Amino acid sequence: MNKNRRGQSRRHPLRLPLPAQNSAVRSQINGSHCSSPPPHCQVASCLQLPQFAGAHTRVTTPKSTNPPPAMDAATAAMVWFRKGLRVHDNPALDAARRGAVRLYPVFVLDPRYLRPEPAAPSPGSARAGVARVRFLLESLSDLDARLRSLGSRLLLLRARDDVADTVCAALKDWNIGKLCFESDTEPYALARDKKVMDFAAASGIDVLSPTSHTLFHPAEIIEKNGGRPPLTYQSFVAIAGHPPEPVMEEYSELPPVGDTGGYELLPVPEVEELGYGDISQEELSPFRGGETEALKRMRESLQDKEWVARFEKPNGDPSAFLKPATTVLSPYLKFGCLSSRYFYHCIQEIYRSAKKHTNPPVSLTGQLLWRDFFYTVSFGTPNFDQMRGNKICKQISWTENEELFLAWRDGRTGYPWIDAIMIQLRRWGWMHHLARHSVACFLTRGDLFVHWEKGRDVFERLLIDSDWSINNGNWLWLSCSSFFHQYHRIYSPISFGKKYDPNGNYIRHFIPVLKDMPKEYIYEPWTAPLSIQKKAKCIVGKDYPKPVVDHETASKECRKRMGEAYASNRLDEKPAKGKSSNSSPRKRQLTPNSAKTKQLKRSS
DNA sequence: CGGTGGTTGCCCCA
DNA sequence: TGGGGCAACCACCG
Repeated sequence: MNKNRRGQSRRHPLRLPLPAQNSAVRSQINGSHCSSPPPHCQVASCLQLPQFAGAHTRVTTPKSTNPPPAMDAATAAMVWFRKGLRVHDNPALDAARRGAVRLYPVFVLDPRYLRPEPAAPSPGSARAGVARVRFLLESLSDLDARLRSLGSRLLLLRARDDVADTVCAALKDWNIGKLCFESDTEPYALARDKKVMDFAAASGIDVLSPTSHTLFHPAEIIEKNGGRPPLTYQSFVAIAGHPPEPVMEEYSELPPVGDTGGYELLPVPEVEELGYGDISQEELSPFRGGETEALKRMRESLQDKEWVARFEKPNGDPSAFLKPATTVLSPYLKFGCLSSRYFYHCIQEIYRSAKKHTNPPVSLTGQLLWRDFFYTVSFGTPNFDQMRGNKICKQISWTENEELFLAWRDGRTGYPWIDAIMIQLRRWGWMHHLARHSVACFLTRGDLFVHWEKGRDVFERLLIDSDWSINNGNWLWLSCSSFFHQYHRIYSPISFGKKYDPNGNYIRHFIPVLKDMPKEYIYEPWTAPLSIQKKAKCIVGKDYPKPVVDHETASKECRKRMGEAYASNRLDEKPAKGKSSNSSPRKRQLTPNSAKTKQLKRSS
């Protein structure tokens, strides 16, 4: 498999056509590289907001006034890959190779991310299921092949403990003068990158950290919105405007890799070598990682222009699994195998030639804007990934019930539609968006009333497209903790799937024990007469679990609890008028006692 | 303060 | 397949 991919890559160097009318813009961008990077490539200090001070340390450009590094250092550059595992539209790679006599393309394997966790509920590390680990390794292997076709290669290092330490050591040992890496706004990444940037600053190494994972830099949007992240999609879209053009330079070659001294350079391991035990499951994720696969998949998705122009996300079929109803490009966007800006502009190109097309929020471009929306809100919201201390999150007394949670996690709730989705998650690391909605609603406000953070953790580990901002954002959404508040709209674990897949083919595929259950009962097998259960070789309570809750009564109870929680949150936010009592944080904010207050929303 | 809109609910009816 | 009722939330806007 790898050999094939590598071979193909060498024979057919990547060609990525940009729309003709973009050529003027493209040459502008290219020209601008001679002096300084294009505007969106800079993490400009003017974009930094007070609350994010420290998020980015000083970033120097090639015009830096730092003491000149040694002659060889000035010409040695490192491009540090983390996400952004691609060659196309990669401003960090582009910046690193310019003027470099030697180029060190580095990826650091993180033992804390990859180390096998035997106690985990499914094969993989504590933080990533085996499906996503494999996707990552495939992406690295493909990236290596792409770089080799350009006369370079990927330098795969293994961190002993801390990734930042490993990068810093290599910077020093290889006498690097310029370091380039894609900006990453997740909290974990910000802390890691700060460490490296501090080291670089102290060592006189130029650092360039362009924005290219998302369409926009979250800080840019937040600044445009007066210092606060826009909390509705519509306001986000209105503020965002048009994303920058992708940087689509075509390389014939990259600068050669320099001497790596005594460093052990690893080949990209196969997932079987990482010690996750027996992973020869009956079925694994059908989605292969890598830029080559990403571009192929994108082209195939965009081939049907009519489909692109008419795409409406809410109308997709969550039970379609042989041919998913969406593009399944999310894992490629997550790892940066596909550039969101390139994808966006390819869609726009199709829109231009179409008579009519759908629009955000439901359109394909709308989906990319949702991605940026959640990146922006998560960047501007402290404690975004938890309920406590999160100002945009409703405070709800979720019940602690480990038994119910485990039944949900392991796909044995007794609701075949829910269980099939959770099994698809575990095996494939991917399921349709609306399927995610079904199970997220079921776990939280719909049936089990378990904390959304518990479900978030399961998704985060198992999804091949798991993405900190988007995953947390959607769990806030589905649990009616933020963004979305119509908690009486509950997905039925029976009728929702049935309307798309009345025969239950999706269930039969992922839960083989139910494959002979007549379609009249497959969504509620506990209602099947015992004779039917026997005939289908599936006795409910023995071969397949009884439902853990009764949806009718459970959802009613959930509605009631949500109503109470919302009322309680209203009280916290707007204390009774007469009371001069102490101050919720919100109330203090609204007290007109400082100039800052003017920037805040006023409720009067 | 009141009106309106919000990517993706369910059920029933025509 | 599309509309209304159900019961009714919040954020935003004027």
